[in-house]
Order: sequence, then C-alpha cells, then structure tokens
Amino acid sequence: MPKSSELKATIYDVAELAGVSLKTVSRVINKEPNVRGSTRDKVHKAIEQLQYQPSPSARGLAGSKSFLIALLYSNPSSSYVTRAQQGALEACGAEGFGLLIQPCDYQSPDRVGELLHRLKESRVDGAILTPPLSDNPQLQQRLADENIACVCVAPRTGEQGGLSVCCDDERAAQQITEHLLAQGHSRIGHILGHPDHSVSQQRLRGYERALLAQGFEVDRSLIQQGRFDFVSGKQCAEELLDLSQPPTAIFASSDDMACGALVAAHERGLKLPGQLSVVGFDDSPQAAQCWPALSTVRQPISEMVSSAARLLIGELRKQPPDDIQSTFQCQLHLRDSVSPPE
Amino acid sequence: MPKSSELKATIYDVAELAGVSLKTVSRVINKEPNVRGSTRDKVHKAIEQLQYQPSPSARGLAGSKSFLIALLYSNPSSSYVTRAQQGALEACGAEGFGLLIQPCDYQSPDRVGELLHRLKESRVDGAILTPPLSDNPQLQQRLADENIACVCVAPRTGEQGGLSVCCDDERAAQQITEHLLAQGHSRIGHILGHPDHSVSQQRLRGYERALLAQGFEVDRSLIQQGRFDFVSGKQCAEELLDLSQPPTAIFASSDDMACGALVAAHERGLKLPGQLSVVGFDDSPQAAQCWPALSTVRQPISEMVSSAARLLIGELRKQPPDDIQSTFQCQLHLRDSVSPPE
DNA sequence: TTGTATGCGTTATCAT
DNA sequence: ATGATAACGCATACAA
Repeated sequence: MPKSSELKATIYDVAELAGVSLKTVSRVINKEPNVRGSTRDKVHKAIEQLQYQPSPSARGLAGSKSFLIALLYSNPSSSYVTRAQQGALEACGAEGFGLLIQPCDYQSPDRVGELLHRLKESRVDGAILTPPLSDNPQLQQRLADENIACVCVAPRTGEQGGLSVCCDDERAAQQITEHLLAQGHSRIGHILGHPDHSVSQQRLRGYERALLAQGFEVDRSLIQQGRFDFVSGKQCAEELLDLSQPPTAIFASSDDMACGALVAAHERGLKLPGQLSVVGFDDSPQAAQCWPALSTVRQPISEMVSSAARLLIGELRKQPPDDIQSTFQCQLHLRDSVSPPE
Repeated sequence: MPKSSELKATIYDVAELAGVSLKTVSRVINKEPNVRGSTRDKVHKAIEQLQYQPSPSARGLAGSKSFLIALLYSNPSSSYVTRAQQGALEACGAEGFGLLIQPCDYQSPDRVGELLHRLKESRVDGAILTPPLSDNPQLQQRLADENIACVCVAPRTGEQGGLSVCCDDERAAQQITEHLLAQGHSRIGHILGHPDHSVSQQRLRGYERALLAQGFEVDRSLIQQGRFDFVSGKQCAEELLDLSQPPTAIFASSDDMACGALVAAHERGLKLPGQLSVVGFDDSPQAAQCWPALSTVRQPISEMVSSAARLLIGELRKQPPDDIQSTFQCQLHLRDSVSPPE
C-alpha cells in the first residue's frame, strides 16, 4: 500500500538517482534539446521510479509564469459553457496547464476592472475569450496592457489581428434557411439574437442570403428582435403569429428562443410541425428533448475552444503558430420540427 | 494611464514603504495576531498604495500550500454543473482561493488513479465531491491517503464522518408526491433515477412515504428503473402508459426523464396535463421551457456547494468548523404540468 | 552535451 | 510586538 507519507521527491532527488546534474533533469522535463538520448532515458527512469512531479509553485516562482490560463465567458447557456470548458480542459490537460474558469458580466464596464483584478491576482499567463466577450475590444486592450496573452473564440469577421478561432455561423444560418426553403416554405420568420452579440448579425446575414439567392425578398416584418433567451423567443414568436399573414416557418437564432416559439405555437393549438415549422441554433440539450424535437445547428464548441487553448499555449511557449486563425464548420442536426407547410 | 509596465511590487517594497520588516507585512497579510493596530494600518496603506498582490507561486512554495481546491463532478447535467461551479467560485473568490474544475467518469475505477494523478499534479489542497462521486467511499479513502482534504455534497444519509453538506431530497420527493395526491391522483407512477446514485433511493423513499401516509399501497408495477436521462425517461414512461391500468400522474426523479415522459405522452396524443400529469426534479432550464412547463423541485445547489467550499477552506485553515454538517432545503416550483385527473 | 551559481517572493524558525 | 535569516523547488544565466 503506497501511503504517500514520504516527502515529495524533488528535482534534486531525481538528479541524484539518475547520476546527473539538476540542470540536466530540468532540460529533459522541459524538453529542451542538447541532451543525449541515453541520459534522457536515465532521467526518465528516475522520474518514473520516484513518481516525481514538478512543483507548479516552484516553476512559477522561478520562471515567473503560472502555467495557468483563464476561460472567460458571459453566456447564460450552461450547455455552451460546459462544452467550452470541456475543450479547454482537454487542451490544458494535454499541455500541462491549469485552467481557471471566469464567468463575468459583459455588460457592466465597471466590472471589467474587477475582472482584471482577479486575473492579475491569480497571475494567469493568458486568457480565452468566448462570445460575446470576444466582441469587446476594450477588454482585449486591457488584457494587452496587463501583459496577458489572449485568444478569441469568435464569429468570423475577417479583420482580426490577434489569435482567434472562428465558426462560420453565416454559412450555417444560410444552410438551415435553405432547408426550410427546400421544404416549400417561403414566408420564413427570423428571430434575432441579442443585439450586442455579433453572431446575431452573422446569422441574420445567412438568413437573408438564403432568401435572396432563391429570389425572395427580405420582409422586415418577419424579423423580430430577440435576446437569445426563451422568454424573448416566445414573445417574438407571438408577434409573428399575430401577423395578418403569419410565417409558416421560423428560424430562431438560438434553441432557447426556438423553444419559446414552440411553446407559443402549442398554446395557440397549432399543429407542429404541420402548421408551423421551427428551427433553432446551438443544438442545446433541450433541442432534443422538446416536442417536436428541434432541427438546429451545432457548432463544434469544444473543438473550437480546445484549438483556441492550444493556440494560446503555443504563443505562451513562443512557438510560431501554424495558423494565427482557424475556421470551424457548423453542422446541421435535422430532427422533427420541420415539414412542408400544410 | 497606469500602464503596468513597472515591475510587480513585492513584500519587500511594502515593508520598506511601511517602514517595517518583511515578516510584519507577512503577518498582516495572513491576519496573524500580535501586530499593533497602528502598524497594521501603516502596512495596509502601503499595500494599497503599491497595489501589492502576493504571489501565489511564492506563497505556495514557501508554505507548501497551493490555495487551490478542486471541484469534482461526474454529472451529465450541464445546468447542475454550472450551478455548482457558481457556488464554488463565489466561496473561493471571497476566501482567496483558486478553483480547479475536474470532470470525471465515476464509473471507471481505473480512472480514479488517473484522477488522483491530476489532483496531485496540480497540488490542490482540497476537493469538493458532488454526487454521485460523494457516494464513492473508495475515492474518499484515496484522497485521504494522499492527504487531500475533502468535503461531500451529498444526500442526507445521516452516518457520515467527514465534512458534508446535505439536501433533504426525501422530504422534497414526499412533498411533490403529496402535491399530486392533493390534486386527486391515486395511481402515480415513479421513474427511478440511476441505480448507482444514492439520491435515487432517497427520492423513492419520499414517494413511498407520501403514498403510505395517505393510506395508499405502493404498487411496484408503477415503478420503473430509469437512469436520469431523457431517453430512459421516455422509455420508462412508455412502459407505464402501456399498462392496462396506466397511471394518471408520473413523478420522475429528474427533469430530463420528466421531459421524456412528456414527449412519450405527446406522441400518443394525450392531452397534457389533463390525461397525464408529470412532475420532475432538479428545476433544470428545460423544466421551464417544455410544454407544459414542468412542476419540479429545486435544490439550492449553488448555496450548498458554496457552503461546502467554505467548510473545506475552514478546515484547511484549521479553523474549528461551526457545524461539521449542514442541511439545506429544497423548494417546490409549481408550473403547468399538473392538474386533476380527467 | 553537461554542470554551477544565483535568485524568484514568500513562509517558517528562531531570535530579540 | 517585531525582525533577521534560512528554507521552499525550480529556471536561468553563464561556464566548462
């Protein structure tokens, strides 16, 4: 029974057991070059034998790095958050970094100071910004001022300087609108996401492009301003259904809002999807659990954030990045909430 | 514009500016006794002026503590996870600790070794165990072996030695069953949670006690074994609805399963809640977003975990705990999924 | 390719 | 009540 009551092995112990100097051990730990294969093996053996694990505190102190990165988010969707965390953890685990999670309220500018205080306090080496925080240039500037590296997970705007990973929201929005069109819908309503989130505009553009490409006009009365949440989605859907010529299908910019539309339709006794088709965006858990199950779009959030974390860590290690920016593709998940209009 | 290009202030700088010794500053920072009030003030002033923040690395190295605690979970519900994180973060922020999140698979016993490796690697001082990990005595033993303090967030079993916070699931389950009874239901089905989670048994007991207290028998054919997730809930509901004498109401041990029951009923064209009343447990986001909106039970997860974290940190500071164990109350959230049977 | 000396910013030990 | 000094475990020049 290996009761770990013995004191932690240090780099000295390893050096002694391997019969080399402290510095050599340090070299193999940090994968520096200029170490003979045979000595490298000796050291590895000693590390194994002693179950040696370098002390983060000592490394941090000596190297003035913390090997910590922060994941910043301001997103009401818990499934989005956990998927992002999953990606970040995966990368951090593989790269030997620790992850600090940092929820924050993107709206209160006075709190950006508070946020920075926390980040400085924990001495993180870098930060991952997820939407809508990645839309905030001021925050990025402040981070730069504090010498905290950062990477953005953001919709593709095409004009970003720093590290970022993107997702082609516009294209996905266009595709799912085309799906509605292909089923024979021509009056398609759209419920916008929160006005402060740049993705909302991207998804609107996709919607518009799909219509235009098929020769349809964009009818502004079919477009309602939502805020990504269930309640706003329900309200907007009610507005649309109250129209003298209501749409036969609705594309909501989030699943939460799409659920709201579903409920609004149910409450009016509409047959779904026959009398109203609905599609969402996010592939949240409720998309699969509502009735009828929602057709929606899935972003590879975990992969995006994982990739972002690796980009960031590479930067921290001063490795030249392969690509300063990479783009991921969304995927349509077609379920039961769409049919041809009756 | 305070560009933080100047080097970080150290404890030396503070000592010099305050005109005291390094050790005295240390005392003030760590709230040790034996410091005159006036000198304490001087030091605080200097800290303020220099915007001094102690280095976690240096503190960790010198004191062989990391001021980090881990939040361990193995829970498929992202809303549960984020609520738990919220509570943990709140406490850690207030107490000056860092939080490392640690998802894990409770089923694979070989991975408990892997988990411990990660915890040792990050040198956490303690860990918070959430259900179902808090049901695993082996894990707790291993943590103790590694000298990692721990606190459990668990259902009330009444016979726990260590630190823990509990929630009275049984009582809440009884209450929501009583709610169904009060509406006139007598044939009430129950969908059990995952068999490995001790809460499942607690909630079953609450269900049984409510029936027994009103003079009803517990009909085993009305009890189905679920696994907390949507799919199992739907399957179990189908079994129940296939009965020659189907129940007029279903109490599912989770909202995910309750949603499954809702969908099963919708698919059969049942009128809800008229022909089938359904209640869940958790107050997950979908509870409010499905149709009809679910009546359910809300645990104060954030508060429980926050309290657990404070308990743990107190232990790490060797403060005598006020109570080694505290119990929280659940709350019923009544919505639209219950009516008298038609 | 390998080793030596020094310092990182704090806590802990022992004084005074 | 306060202070001097030695760890803590590692990285980083700089040598050899």
